[in-house]
Amino acid sequence: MDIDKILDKIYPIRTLSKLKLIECFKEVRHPKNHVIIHSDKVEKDVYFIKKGIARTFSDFLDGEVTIAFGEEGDTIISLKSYILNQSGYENIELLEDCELYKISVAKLQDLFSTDIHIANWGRKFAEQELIKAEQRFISNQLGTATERYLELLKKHPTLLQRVSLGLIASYLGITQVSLSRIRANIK
Amino acid sequence: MDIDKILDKIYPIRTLSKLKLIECFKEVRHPKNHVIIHSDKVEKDVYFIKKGIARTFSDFLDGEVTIAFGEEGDTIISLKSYILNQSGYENIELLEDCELYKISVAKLQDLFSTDIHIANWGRKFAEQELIKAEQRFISNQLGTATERYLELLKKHPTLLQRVSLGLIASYLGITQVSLSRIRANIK
DNA sequence: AGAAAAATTTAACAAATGATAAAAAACGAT
DNA sequence: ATCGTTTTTTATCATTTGTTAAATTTTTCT
Repeated sequence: MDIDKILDKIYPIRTLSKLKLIECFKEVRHPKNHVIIHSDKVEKDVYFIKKGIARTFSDFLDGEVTIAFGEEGDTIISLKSYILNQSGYENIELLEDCELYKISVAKLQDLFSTDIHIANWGRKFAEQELIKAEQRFISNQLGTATERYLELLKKHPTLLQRVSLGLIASYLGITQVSLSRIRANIK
Repeated sequence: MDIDKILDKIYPIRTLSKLKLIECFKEVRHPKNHVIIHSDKVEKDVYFIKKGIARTFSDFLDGEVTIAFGEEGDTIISLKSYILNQSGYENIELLEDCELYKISVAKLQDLFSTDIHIANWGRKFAEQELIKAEQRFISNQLGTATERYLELLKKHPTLLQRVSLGLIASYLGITQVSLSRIRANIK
């Protein structure tokens, strides 16, 4: 998905401002398994996925929590770096070879403070992410793990072909073994 | 908490724009148990809590999911109405008699499109909510219900005095009876 | 193709949570 | 203050999920 379409999907910007914004992106590639965002660093850049898939996760004493999966058009971003200029709680790793669009947080903030159309695009960007985050919370609060698994499959039908079972389990808040058992019971 | 402080806590706005924004708020009161946001309606207004406490929840076939509690300074908002102009999934009820600041979504959007400082305030508002939503997701994914309960208490020490056990349980994703049992085991 | 590594399944038992019901305690309206 | 309502606790049993370990399947690398 090219950058023009990605930006428009979030919120259409008038042409002049959009060109100003697009011109600040740089295309980069990274291989599968590359960890592109680190929880212990203040990350200087934000990425949009042109091609590939990524996983956001937090590390804890007793393992990992997968927070989200990102596919084409989605963002690779350390929220705490982007919003608070602090090191965060998220790591992000690429689950496939990826083509990404990259822009610096500083450049974005500069544009936000000088161009009202870009500022409103940035507002819409945060708002869309907010809706997604709230829906993730509700879904994972609801029903049994079986129901949550089925709903995830319905919402992201291709995910299972692209992502290992253990990662999906950690997204659902259960163990990999439990998810395997659940799948056995569905068939 | 008065509106000036509430706005500044989200993001300091330059004085002239802040006055423009504050002037659009109206103070209203509603009694305990009033349902101020309905999931089946496109809500026209957004509220900030001057005094009191509120609960955001979704209704489902097999009961309710509490999404968040809001205290002084927090927002009472239908995200889907605010962001997408659609009816949503959230209901919000007041758990105490409340004093609120109210502004229309339309007026806010008008200000966003004409005043870059207010647009950036709106961006920061969404961003702060996004951080909170992500942290809620992570917390509720992590550890046992006991740990999540203790963490909630640590983060919102007064909540237990203000909110019934059943509501806290539905926030933690467990039943009220389970939470009662958990509390018995802690002591 | 074949060996090594990684991912998934299966199984058995333990621990946590759900469901239901009844008792006790706290709260509210008159 | 007291009666009626709501909330919380306690108890029992069923279900779900966790833990561990081993077997099986799939993937990766040469």
